[in-house]
Amino acid sequence: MSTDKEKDILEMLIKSGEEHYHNVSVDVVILGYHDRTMKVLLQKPKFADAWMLPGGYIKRTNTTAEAAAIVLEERTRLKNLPLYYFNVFSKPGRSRGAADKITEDMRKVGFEPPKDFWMFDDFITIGYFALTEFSRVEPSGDYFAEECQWFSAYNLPEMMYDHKEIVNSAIMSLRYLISFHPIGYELLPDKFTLPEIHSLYETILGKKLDERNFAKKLTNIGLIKRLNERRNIGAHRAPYLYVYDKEVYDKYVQDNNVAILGGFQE
Amino acid sequence: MSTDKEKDILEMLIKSGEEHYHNVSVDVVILGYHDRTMKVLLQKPKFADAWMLPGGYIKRTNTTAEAAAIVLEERTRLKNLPLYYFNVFSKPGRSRGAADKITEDMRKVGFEPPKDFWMFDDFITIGYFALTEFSRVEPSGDYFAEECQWFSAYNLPEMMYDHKEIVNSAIMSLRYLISFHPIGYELLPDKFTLPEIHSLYETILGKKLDERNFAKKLTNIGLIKRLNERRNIGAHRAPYLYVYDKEVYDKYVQDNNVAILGGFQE
DNA sequence: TCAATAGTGTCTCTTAGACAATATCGC
DNA sequence: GCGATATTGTCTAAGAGACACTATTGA
Repeated sequence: MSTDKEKDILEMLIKSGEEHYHNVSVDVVILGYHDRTMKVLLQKPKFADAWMLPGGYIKRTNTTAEAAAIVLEERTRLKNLPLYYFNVFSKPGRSRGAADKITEDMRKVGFEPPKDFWMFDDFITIGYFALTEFSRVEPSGDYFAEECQWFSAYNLPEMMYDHKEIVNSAIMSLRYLISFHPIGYELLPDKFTLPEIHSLYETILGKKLDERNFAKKLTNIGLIKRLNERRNIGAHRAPYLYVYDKEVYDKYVQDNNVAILGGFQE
Repeated sequence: MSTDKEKDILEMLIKSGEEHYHNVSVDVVILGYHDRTMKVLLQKPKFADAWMLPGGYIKRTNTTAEAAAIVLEERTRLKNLPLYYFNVFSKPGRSRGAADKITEDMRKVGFEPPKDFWMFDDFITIGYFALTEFSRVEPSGDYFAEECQWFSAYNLPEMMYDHKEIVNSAIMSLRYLISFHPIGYELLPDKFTLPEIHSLYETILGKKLDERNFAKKLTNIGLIKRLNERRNIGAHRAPYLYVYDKEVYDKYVQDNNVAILGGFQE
C-alpha cells in the first residue's frame, strides 16, 4: 500500500470524528469453541506489536449494539449473531499509551496527527460478547486490523490496554449465563454428539459434569434431539448425532428472560 | 439566587467539559419500597418542567460506577449502597431537545451558551440501579435538581428523554435478578415482618406467591431469622419481626455470582 | 481381545408447588 | 363473637445428584 493511500485513510479518520461519538467505544469478545477449548478472536493492529480485541467507535446514527454488530461482521463475516452486553470498562487511564503508538505509526508515513485528535482521548468502552461456531468463521482482517486469528481464551497472549481483563470478564459472564440458561446454541455445529456438548459445558464451567445426569437433563427438557445418524470416529464406538430443538431452545431463552440482563440487544 | 451567581455556575459548567468525558453519562434508577408499591426517585431540573432520572457526567478521574455512586449520594445522602449496572442506552436522538431547553434557560439569566457547548452533544448513558429502604432517604435536591421526590415506579409521570424506558428496563432487571437471587436486603428496614417481605416479592415480581411456600423457603435456606419480638398492628394478630442473616445473605450473593452480571461494581 | 470411547438406569434426597385450617388481636 | 390478619403442615411430583456397568468400534 502506498504512503499516499495511507495518508488518505488517515485524513479520513481524523474527519470521521464528527460522525462518531467521542470518549465511547465498543469492544467485542468473539468466543468460539474448538478442540475442547474456548477460543477468542483477536486482532493485531497496524500500529502496534500486540494483540487486542476487535472494537470500534460508534457512529452517531447507530446504537452501541449496532456498532458491536458491525465490528462482529467485519471480523467474522457473520450477521445476526446474538450479542450479549456484559460490562462497561472505564478505569481512568485505561486507554493510556494509545496516543503514542498511533502518533508513532502516523509519523512513519509522514503524517502529523492534529494536536487534539479525538482518537487520542480517553475512552470508556462498552463490552459485548458473541458466541460462534469456530469453523464457521474465517477470521478477517483489514487495513487497521492487519492480522486476525483465534487464541485460546484461557491462555491469552500479551494484549494491549485492559483487554485481558475484558476477555476474562466476558468469560465470567458466559459462565454465569450458561449456569442458569442453556445458551450455547451458537457454539456448536448444527449436528453434534453428546460427548461434544458435554465437553463444551465442562469447558465453559471449568468443572466435571456427570455424563449420565447431563444427558438426562438436556434430553428431558427436550432441548436436544437424537438423530438416526452416527459419526464415525475411528477405532471407537460411533456416537449418535444430535441437533438442538430450536423451538424449545428459543422458548427457554425467552421464558427465562435471557434478554434482560447481559442478554440480547437488537 | 442572584443572576450573577447563576452566571458563575454556568461558566463553571462550560469549563468543566475538560474534566468530564463527553458523549457518555450515567443515569441512576433509585428504587425504594413503600406502601406495597415500588417507588423511584425522580428530580425536576431547573431548566424544564418535566421529571427526569438523577444522572450525571463522568469525571475523567472516575469510573462510571463511581460517577453513579456520586449521583446516588447527592440525591439520597446514602453511601456504599450496591449499584447494579443493567443496560446501556444509545438510541440515536435520545438526548434530542436537551440543547434547546438548556439554551432557553441560560438565556433567561442573560447567558449565551457557546456554540459547541459539550453538554449539547448527543449522549450515550450507562444505566445503574440502586435499592434502598424508602424511609431512610431524605430526597435531596440541589441547584440543578430543584425538586426531588419519590414516585410510584409503576405509574410514572411524564418524563424527559427516554427515561421512562430506562426505569422500566431497571425494573425488568430487578425482577430478573430477584427471581434467581434473594437480593432485596436494602429494600427493607432492619426488622420486618413476614407479610412485609412477602408483599415486597409479590410487588417486584408482579404475581402472587403462596404464603406458606414463601416463608418456608426463606427460613429453610436460613436467609431470614425470626426474633422474639412482634409488631403491634392494632386490631389484628401481631406479626413476628424478622431480620436478614447477613452472613447467609452475603454468601448467597457471592456464591451465585450476582456480581458478575448486572451486579456490583466497586 | 484389547484399548478407547459411547451410552445408559436406579436410587435417594431435596425442592417446588398445590392446598386450607387454626391462632391471635382489638373491638 | 366478629372481622381482619398471621401462622403453619402435608402431600405429591419433579429435579438434582450420586453412582458403574455394558456396548461398540477398529486395530
